[in-house]
Amino acid sequence: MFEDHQGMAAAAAGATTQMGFLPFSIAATAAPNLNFTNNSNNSSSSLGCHQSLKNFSIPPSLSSHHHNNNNLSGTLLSPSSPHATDHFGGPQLLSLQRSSANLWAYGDVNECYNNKRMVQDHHLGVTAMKMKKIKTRRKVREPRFCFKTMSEVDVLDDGYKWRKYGQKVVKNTQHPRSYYRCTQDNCRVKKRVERLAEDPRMVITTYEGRHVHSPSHDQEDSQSPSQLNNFFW
DNA sequence: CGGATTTGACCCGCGC
DNA sequence: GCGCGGGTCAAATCCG
Repeated sequence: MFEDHQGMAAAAAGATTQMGFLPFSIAATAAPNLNFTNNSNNSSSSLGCHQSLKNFSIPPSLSSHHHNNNNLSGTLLSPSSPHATDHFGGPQLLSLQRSSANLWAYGDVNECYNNKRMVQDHHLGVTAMKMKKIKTRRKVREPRFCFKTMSEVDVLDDGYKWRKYGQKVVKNTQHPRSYYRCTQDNCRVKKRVERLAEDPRMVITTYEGRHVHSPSHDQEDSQSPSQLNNFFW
């Protein structure tokens, strides 16, 4: 199902294999009456899909009993430079292109993780340290996708189940940033949620990674495929 | 009681 | 090399 979304998004955008993806179910992510508009003159560098993205609506599909539906609006931001949104020089329109900035030359994530754990388990023992040095660390940062919404609640219901694993006060901001991880086994998708310093009504949500499962709809089982299709312009 | 959240400590990349 | 700051861990705590 999710792979279909990627394919549909790719098709809609006319993108190439360099294409990024939407790391969550669009239908499950959209809030009712949530309109994404391009309020930036920023000439994001990538695909010809921008025209399509400039002004679209997302079908009613989220359970959003928390939300003030009338006040929901959002802007898609660049997945490759979420920090551009952090500092608010003007949000970038969503780019579906996987940026080179998303690739870290440090090796496999699992290797890094295992090495780290090994080091800790051995109390920085010699073996672990050696292994850490020996292995070429190539880490690939998962593609990111972030967007801004006006919402009273920090965590938008996107159809997936998340567990909070950290919170951090980011420098020069008065609102803490929260870190969430998908609760599904073997799914390493993460998201960060923070409020805009300049406008606390706005929530910046950054997704990182790719779900390996479908959303767990507790209340939205009645979602129809037609709603899905509506999203893709 | 088990799962979720909180929060201080720790890790690590990056800039100087 | 060092310090800063973002990201993560994990023990403690909360809560249903």
